[in-house]
Amino acid sequence: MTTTPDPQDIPSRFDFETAQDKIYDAWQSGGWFHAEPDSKKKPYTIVIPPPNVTGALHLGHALNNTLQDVVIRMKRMQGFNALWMPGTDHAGIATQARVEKRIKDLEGKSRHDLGRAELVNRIWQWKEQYEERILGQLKKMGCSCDWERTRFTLDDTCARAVRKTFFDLFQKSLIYRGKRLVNWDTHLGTTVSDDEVENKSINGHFWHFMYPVIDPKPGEPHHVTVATTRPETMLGDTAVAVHPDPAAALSKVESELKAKLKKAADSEHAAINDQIEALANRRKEMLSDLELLRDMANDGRMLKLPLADREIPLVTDVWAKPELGSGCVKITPAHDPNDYEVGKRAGLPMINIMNADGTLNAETGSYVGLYMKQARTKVVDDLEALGLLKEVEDRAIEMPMSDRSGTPIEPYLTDQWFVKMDQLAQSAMDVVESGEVKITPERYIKGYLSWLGEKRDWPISRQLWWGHQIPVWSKACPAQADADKLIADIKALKSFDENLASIQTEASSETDSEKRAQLGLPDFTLHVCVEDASEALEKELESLGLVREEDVLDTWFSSALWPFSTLGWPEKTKELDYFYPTSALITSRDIITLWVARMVIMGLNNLGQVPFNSVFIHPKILDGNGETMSKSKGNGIDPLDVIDKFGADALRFGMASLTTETQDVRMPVQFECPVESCQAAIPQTVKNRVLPVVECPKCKNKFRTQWAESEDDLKLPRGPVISERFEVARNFMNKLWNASRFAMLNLEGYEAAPIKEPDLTVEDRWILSRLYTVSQNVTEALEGYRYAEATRTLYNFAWDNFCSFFVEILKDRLADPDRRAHAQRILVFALDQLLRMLHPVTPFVTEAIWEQLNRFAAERGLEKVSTASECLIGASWAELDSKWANTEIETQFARFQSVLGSLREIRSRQNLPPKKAIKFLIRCDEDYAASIEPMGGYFNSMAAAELVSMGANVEAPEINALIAQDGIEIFVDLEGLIDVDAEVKRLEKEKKKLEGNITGKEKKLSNEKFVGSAPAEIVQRERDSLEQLKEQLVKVNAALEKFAKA
RNA sequence: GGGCGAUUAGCUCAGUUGGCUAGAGCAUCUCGUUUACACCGAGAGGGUCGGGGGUUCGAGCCCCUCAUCGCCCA
Repeated sequence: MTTTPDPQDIPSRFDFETAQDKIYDAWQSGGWFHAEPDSKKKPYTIVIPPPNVTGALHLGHALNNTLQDVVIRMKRMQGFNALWMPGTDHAGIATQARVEKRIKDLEGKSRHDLGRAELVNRIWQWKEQYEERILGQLKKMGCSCDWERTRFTLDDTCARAVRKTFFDLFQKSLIYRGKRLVNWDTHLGTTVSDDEVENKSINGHFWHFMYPVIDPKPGEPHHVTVATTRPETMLGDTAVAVHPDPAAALSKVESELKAKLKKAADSEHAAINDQIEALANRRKEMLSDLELLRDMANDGRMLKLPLADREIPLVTDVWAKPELGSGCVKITPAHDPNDYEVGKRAGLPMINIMNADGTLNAETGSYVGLYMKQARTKVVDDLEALGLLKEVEDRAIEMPMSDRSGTPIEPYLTDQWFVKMDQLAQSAMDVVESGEVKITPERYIKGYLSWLGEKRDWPISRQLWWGHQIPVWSKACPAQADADKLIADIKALKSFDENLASIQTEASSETDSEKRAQLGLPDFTLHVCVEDASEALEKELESLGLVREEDVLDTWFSSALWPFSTLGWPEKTKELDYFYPTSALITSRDIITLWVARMVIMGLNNLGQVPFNSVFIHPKILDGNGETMSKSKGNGIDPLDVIDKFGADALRFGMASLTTETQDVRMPVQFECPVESCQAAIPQTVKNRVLPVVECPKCKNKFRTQWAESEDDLKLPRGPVISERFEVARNFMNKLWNASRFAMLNLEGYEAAPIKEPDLTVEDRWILSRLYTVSQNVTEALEGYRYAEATRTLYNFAWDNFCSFFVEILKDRLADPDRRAHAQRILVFALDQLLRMLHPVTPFVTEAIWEQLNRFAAERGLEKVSTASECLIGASWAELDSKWANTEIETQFARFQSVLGSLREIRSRQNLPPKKAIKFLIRCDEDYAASIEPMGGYFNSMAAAELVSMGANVEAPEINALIAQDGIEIFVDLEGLIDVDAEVKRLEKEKKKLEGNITGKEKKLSNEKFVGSAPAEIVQRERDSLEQLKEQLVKVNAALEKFAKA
C-alpha cells in the first residue's frame, strides 16, 4: 500500500535520534560500506588507526574518525572504490594493566594467581565487550567502515603477519637479543618503552657520601666524595669517575657561559655573571684536588665501597662533571643509563642489584628483599652510622614514571629483543625526503626525520602475557662444542626445514671467559626462530631442551604491519594486490614516530612499497583551559553525549570545522543540567570538574558526574559533559533541514523537465555559478585536508547564498503560476547539488533530506533529467560543468545584494516596521540600471520596497534617506515618515568616516615613493577609490545641507 | 637545553603570493512572531592584530628580539 506523500508531515526539526540508526542500517544493508577489488574502478583506501580496546572512545577519536569518514565518503561519491578498513588494537601493556587491576580490585587476585592461560582468557572476554562498545560508537558517528573486514591486531590474520615479519627480520639478523638497560616497571613487571615513560619533577634529596681510598699515598685524600639522588644504588657501584682533564672541562664551561652572556638579555646578565664567578672560585679551590684525583685514577688507585665491602676502581671519564658537586661521580652501570655508557667505555663490571619485582637481590647482602625505597633509608642510615654521610641537600629531581602504572621506573639490565634500526630507518627517511610519502602539514617532517635519524635500535620484547608471544626457542650452551652439537641435532630433526626455522647464536655479553666460568654463564645461547606455527617442529625443539621465549612483542610491532596485515599479507590476496598501498593515513601527531614511521619501515621491508602515499596529521583537542582532555581529569567529552544532544551530524560538522592546520583546538566544556526544563550549560572549572555532584546554579537541582560513587550520589541524574561549540553546527543542520522542508512544501505539481538555458534568470545563473565555484573549492579543500575551509565554504554558501537569497527570491516565483514550474526545477536541482556536497561531512541529515526529495522529485536534473540514486551515499559527487562559472553574473548579483542591504539599513536606522511599504529610486548609469532591472521586483518581496525608477536623471524625492555607494545613489522616499535626527546623525557619521578615508588616501597618493614604486595597478586602484569616496562625500554633504535648510 | 606551534573583537577561531575600510560564529544592544526555520530574520556596537625594533612606497602577514602559553624530544 502506498500513501501519497504529504510534505506537511515533515517536522520542523530533524529528528536525528530516530533517523540516525535507521539511516545507518540502510547504508549497511545496502552494502555501501563494503568494497571488493574491481579492476574497472580505482581504489581508494584508508586504514583506521586502530583504537585501543582499553576503554571508550573520546573526542579525539571522534575527530580522527570524522576526518577519515569525510574523505572516504567523498572519494566513494567521486567514483573510487573506497575502502575504509576498521579494527582495534590489543594495546598490550595498557590492556593487561587495566584488566589486572580490575581483577585485583574485584577478586583480590594477581595475574600469578590466575596463571597465563586464564589471564589471557579474561582479557579476551574484556576485549569482546569493549571492542563492541568502541565499534558501536564509531557506528553512531556514522563511520562508513567496511565492517565485514574488521580486524584485531591479535587475531589469526594479524598473528600470521607478525610471525612472518619476525622470522624475516630474524633471518636477516635484524632482530637480536642483547643485554640492555631498559625502563623497568616494577609494578607491572615489564619493560616499558621510552615513549611510555614520563619524567616528573619531584622534591627529593641529594646525598653526599664519602668512599674511603685504599692505601692513599702521602698527600692524597683519604676519602672521595660522591653525590647521588639514589643512595640505594651505591650497592651496585663498580667505580667512581673523575674527569680526565678537569682544567680543560672547566675552561669549556666558562667559555660557553661567556658566549651565553653575550647573547643574553640584560635581565639575565647578573645570574650568568654569578655562575661565571662561582666557576672561577671552583677552579681556584678545587682544580688541584680534581687533578690529583685524576692522577690517582690513572695510577690505578682503588676505593673501598662501604656497606657492600667491595673494592672498586677510581677511573677517568668525561661523564664526571668538574663543574658540579664534588666533581666525582659514582658509577652504577646496571642501574643508570649514563653510568651504563661509562661502564661500557671503561669495561666495568655491571652488577645488577634488583629483582624483577623491585626488591634487592642477593648481590646486596643484608639488604636482600628490601624494596628500593626501604633500602634507600637503610643505606643512608648505615652510612651515617659509619660517619660516611657528609651532607644532605634538598633538591628537585627528575623522576621517570611509568605512564601505565604510575610508579617509578627503574633502569634495569636485562635480556631483551631488539630490531636493528640503521638500514630500516634509513629506508623510511628516504621515502619521506623524496616525497613518495607526503606528510601534511609539512612541519611534521622534521620530527619524523630527526627521530629516525637517531637510528636507535627498537626494543620489542615485553614481559607481558597479552600479546604476540615471541616465536623463538632458546637453549644455553656452556661451550662452543655444545652449540655445534645442538645445531647439528636441530638440523637433523625430522621437521626441520631451513625455510621455516632460522638459527642464531648469541655470544655471552661477558667477554672474559674466566669470569664466565666463575659466574657459571654459558658461552653461547642458541636461538631458533620458527616461522609458522609448525607444531611438530616446536615439539621436537622442546624435546631437545629448547624453551620458548616467554615474552611478547611490543604492541607497535603488530600495529606497524596494519596497512597490509589487514589485507591478508603474507598471503597474496586479491585485496592486498588491489588496495595496497593505501591512499591516506589520518592520525594525530603523538604517534608519528611510534606508529607512522614504523609502518613505513615495515611496508618497505615486507612489500618493498610504502604503506601509504599521504599522511595527514590533525590537531589535538584541548579544553577551555588549554589542557588536554582526559577522563582522569574529568574534562573529557564522550562523543555519544554530544550526539545525544546535538546529533551526529553536528558533532561531525563541528569537528571538521575545527580542523585547521594549527596544532591545538580549544574547546570550552560545560556540564549540562539534566533537568528537562532547565538544561542549563554550566561552564566547567578546574574546581567543579572533579566533584562527584554539582548543583545547577539555575534550577538549583543537583546532578552527578563521572566521579559519583556513593549510593546517594548515584541516584542523581547524570549531567553529561558537552561543549556549546557544537551549537553552531546543530543550528546549521536545522537551517538546512528547514530550507529543504520549504522546498518540499512547494513541490506540489512538480514535473521534471530539462531546463532550457534561455529560461534561466539572473538568480538562476547566479546560484549555478556559485554551485560550480563552491563545489570546486570544497573538493580542493578536502583533497588538501583543509577541513575547516571546506566546512566554512559550505556553511556560507548554504546559509547566505542558498537560504538567504536564492530561496527567498524563489518565494515570489513559486507563487506565480507562470514561473512556478521552472522555479521548482531549479530549486530541486540546486538542493540536490548542495546535498551531495554536504553529504561527506553531515551524512545523516543529507541522506534524510535526499529520501524526502526522492519522494517528491525523484526525477531531476539540469540539462538532462534522470532518476536520482536511491541513496545519497551512492550518488555521484557534485560536479557542475565549468561553463556555469560566470563572474559577470556574480557581479551583477552582488549589486542587487548591495542595494538590498542599503534598503534594509535605511529601514533599520529609520525604525520603519518591516511590513511598511516604502518607495525608492536609484540614480545610476544605464549599464547599472540594466543589470538591476531583471531583479527589480524582488525588492518588494525581500524588503517591502518598490523600485520607482532608475537612471541617470532620476529626481530625488523631496524628503529622503540616502545611501551613496559604488558610484550610485539610493534614495528612499520618506514623505511623512522621516526621523530627521536619525538621518542627520547617520549622515554625519558617514561624512566623518569618508573624510578620514579621503585624507588617508590623499596622503598615500601624494607620497611620490608610493606612486613611483607600487605597481601601476595598485596605484590606479587607489586613485579610483579616492575618486569614488570624494563623489560619495559630495552627495552626503548635499543631503546634510538639505536637512539643515529644512 | 633543543625543536614545533600559538598569541587577531568579551569567548572560540579565519585571514591566500605583503596591497581598498582586518572577517565569521557565539555573546551584547536595537527592531521584528513575514506562511521553511526563534536552533529564525533585519540591523548595530565592539579590534594599537602580545610588547619592542627592523625591511618596504606599504606589514596581521617577512626578518630580529622579548614576554606568555601549549606540545614534542633530551
